[in-house]
Amino acid sequence: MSAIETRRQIVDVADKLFYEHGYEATSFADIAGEVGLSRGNFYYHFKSKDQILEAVIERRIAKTGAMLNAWQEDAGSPLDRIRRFIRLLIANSAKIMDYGCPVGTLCNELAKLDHVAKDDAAHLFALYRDWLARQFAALGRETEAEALALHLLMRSQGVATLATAFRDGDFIRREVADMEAWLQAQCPVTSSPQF
Amino acid sequence: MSAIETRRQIVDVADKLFYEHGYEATSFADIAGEVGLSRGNFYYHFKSKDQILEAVIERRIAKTGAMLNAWQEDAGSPLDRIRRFIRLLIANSAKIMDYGCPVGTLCNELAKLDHVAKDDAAHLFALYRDWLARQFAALGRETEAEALALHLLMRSQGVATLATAFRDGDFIRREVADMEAWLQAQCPVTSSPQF
DNA sequence: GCCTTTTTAGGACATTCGCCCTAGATATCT
DNA sequence: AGATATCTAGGGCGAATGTCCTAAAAAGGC
Repeated sequence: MSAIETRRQIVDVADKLFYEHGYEATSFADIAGEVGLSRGNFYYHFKSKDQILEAVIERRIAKTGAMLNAWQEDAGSPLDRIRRFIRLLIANSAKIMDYGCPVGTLCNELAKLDHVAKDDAAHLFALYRDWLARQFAALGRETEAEALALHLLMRSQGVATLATAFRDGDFIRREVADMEAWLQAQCPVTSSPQF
Repeated sequence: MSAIETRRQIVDVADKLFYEHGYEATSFADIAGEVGLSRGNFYYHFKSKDQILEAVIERRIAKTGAMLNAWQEDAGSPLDRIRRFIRLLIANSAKIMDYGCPVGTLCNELAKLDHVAKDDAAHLFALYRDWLARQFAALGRETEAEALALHLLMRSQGVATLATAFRDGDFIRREVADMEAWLQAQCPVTSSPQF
């Protein structure tokens, strides 16, 4: 197999295992075992565990950026785009109840480890923040765009954490509905001006 | 020194280290070193690392319960009591920006490890939830009390996670103000009825 | 001041960790 | 097919992990 393909497989598996069991709790052997490689061969592709983490974060950033770009291209209002973000909680609710949010839990773990890559991981949040801020700006909320984006991001994180702790899918649905209502209320109602 | 006192010290240190560096990343040696005990002696007090975790959770539950009871006894309206909870985010903002919320991050880690104690850790959330629900019920919101409690808990978790990732104290203050405004809006305005 | 109980220190255990080396297998190109 | 570059398997390194044992120190009752 080509080295590039193998490398991609390693990053794929590492991504999954880091999410499901955490970075520290995932060992070289775990990744190698799932990929079907010998432990020794690993070093040919990655010189250290930190390098795998870097590659995983890089990959997540690329995938997230691609997803947000695709959402941007899609037909639909900024409001619809934001709703799409909110509904990620529904689409991923099963995994979230098992393992939490991939971004939030990774950032938390790396913060505790005081890991060099913790800022890289936080960049994932920045991607969502900036994309959401763009949508709010397009809705005519330029000045508060970033604050509104962070607020929504904050909510999704809180929902994920509590949903994991209580394993409560109804809670997710309830809070998603509440977020959508909040979103609607943020939208200046130009169609029915009050005069 | 008495065994009880030593045990208490171990749990104290373990509590701190589990919070600051995580459960997995904290070793017997780390705890022993900080307490000033030899690693071997450890086994006299705790038969396994899981037992320390259990003791730490038990201790956190006791302390949290005591704090909430004290808040309950305090003079002040249910509204003031809820505000007191919200302002935990301000009081602990420095540690939160470094290590996140002690409850949320522990629950997340234990969920990923699929640890036996993960439900015990989630019980910490339940303490807050039930106490908050009591306050909302006292405010006349009996039917939605638990949902409102979870909503507030959710917000505090989201704020903690983002504050850690971005290390942004202003964000905490902004969201706390928003939570207090939300809280005010939840309160039926009996003093100025609309008729 | 002795004797029993409680608490301690230090080391050893098997295992796993991340990391590294090397010889051989596999693929690629001429 | 032969030569060369690429990729792999397996094992071994020292350090660290959680766990366990034992002999000595400390504490406490008589």
